[in-house]
Amino acid sequence: MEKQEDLIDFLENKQNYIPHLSIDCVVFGFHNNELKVLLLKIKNINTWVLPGGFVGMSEGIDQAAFRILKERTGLENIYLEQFYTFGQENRSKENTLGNLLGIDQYEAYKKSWISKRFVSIGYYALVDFSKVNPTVDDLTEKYAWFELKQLPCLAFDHKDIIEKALATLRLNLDRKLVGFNLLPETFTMPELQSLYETILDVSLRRNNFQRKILNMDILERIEKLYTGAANKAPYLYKFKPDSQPKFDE
Amino acid sequence: MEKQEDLIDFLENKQNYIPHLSIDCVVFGFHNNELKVLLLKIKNINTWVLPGGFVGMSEGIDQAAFRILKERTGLENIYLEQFYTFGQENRSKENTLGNLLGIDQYEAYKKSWISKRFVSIGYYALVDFSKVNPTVDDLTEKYAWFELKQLPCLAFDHKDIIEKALATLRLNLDRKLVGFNLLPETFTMPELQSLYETILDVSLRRNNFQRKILNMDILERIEKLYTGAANKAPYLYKFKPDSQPKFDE
DNA sequence: GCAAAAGTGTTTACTATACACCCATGA
DNA sequence: TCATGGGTGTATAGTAAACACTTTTGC
Repeated sequence: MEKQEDLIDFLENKQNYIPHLSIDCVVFGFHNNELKVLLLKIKNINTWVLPGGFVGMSEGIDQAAFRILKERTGLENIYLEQFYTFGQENRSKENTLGNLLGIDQYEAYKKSWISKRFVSIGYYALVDFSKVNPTVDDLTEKYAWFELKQLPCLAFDHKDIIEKALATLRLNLDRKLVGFNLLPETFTMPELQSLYETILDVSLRRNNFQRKILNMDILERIEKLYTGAANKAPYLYKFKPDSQPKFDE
Repeated sequence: MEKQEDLIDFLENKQNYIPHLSIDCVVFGFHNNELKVLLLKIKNINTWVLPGGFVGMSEGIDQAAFRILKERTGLENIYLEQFYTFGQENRSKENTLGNLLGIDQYEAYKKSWISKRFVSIGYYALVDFSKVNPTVDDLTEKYAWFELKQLPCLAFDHKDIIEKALATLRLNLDRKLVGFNLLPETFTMPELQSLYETILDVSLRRNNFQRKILNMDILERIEKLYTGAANKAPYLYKFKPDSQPKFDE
């Protein structure tokens, strides 16, 4: 949304979105041994939201999620998975968008589809932190990464959504090997271990972790990575090109 | 829906449901060592559907799912869990309700909210087979239990929904101990084992299975069950009153 | 040579599986 | 007393955790 007319078109649902249905994306990134989530700040007020959007009338929900993520964060070709749908009756009653924007007394808003109750489909995305460069739009002012234990003031039930996304991520970490999507193409074993330790919030043994991962037979060892530190240089690894993990469902 | 006027009200969305959004329930039951799913037959045509419905404008989706299940099958107080939301653009294009009912050429239908594209939230229910006594409504003619490997002709993408529900059930069988919801209040160990074997489609060892389950420390052994068969009578078990399984999420 | 961090090997404990046996029941 | 199916105990294999040690790197 670039201009004011676009906002009016949006309020009148000219683009023809499915009413009462939204999509929210929990974008996880890993940086400085911390698991972070990408949030957007609403203009003028101290409230943050998940990057979200709506489903076009002739658009599949998965496609909508990909489009929304691209529009609102510039991200493309990333790991994205639906994890839960949030539909409590009062989930957006307290903090409607109009309330947050201070426009809920205007007739145009009150009549608009956007002021109504919404059911939201949750997706979580795993991205290589170093490749992210989000953009902002008319409603939002800036973006930022937040550590999961230090979330800011969030709108609607977005805190619940983040927590459910994290629970799903934990469950899928081993089962679907999704964790690798949070790392660059090549990475060291200590990096991977730190990722696991952060997500699962446990500490693991170096040797046992390495054996476990290598026994999966999905990694290829490349050259060493010389960091300049006064210690042994760790090996770099990358995914074996032919080894797409096989899911039994 | 009892009368014709109700059908018209329904087509005009007088009850004010959220448009484009539906709920489908996959009801699992266990009988004769077979895992079965409850389906409803549409009047006059050889097509079956999952018990489903819509979400009231001021109703949470979980409440809606419970209400729908009660309305369409008479079932109450049962285990019900959301597992996935289905929103492919063409999921109900081929076999719209109007098409199936042969009313899609009527203006009243074409203008109706019901003829449009729908996103459907999937729930699965686990019921004690012996306690089920579904009722039918205006649109449906009868109900029946189907073995999962012998499903009839299904409308929309309901076959996909059933398969995804089964995959979720398998994942949750051990993790959330949901399987017990498919059995009566008291049951024998061979019965429970048969349930596991059927759902997971594997064969397990009697002794090891018994040890595994009893080690969970969630069952209480009651008296023996004399069946009249020429063999040792199995013990009956029931859930320990205080032992609600603890989920780590 | 030393500290720091990575890598490797070995032992131990635990758990899941396989095997063998015993018990109750009704014909 | 025999066949049938249920219950229990024990050995074995396989895996995960713990412990100990070696290697590499820059100062």
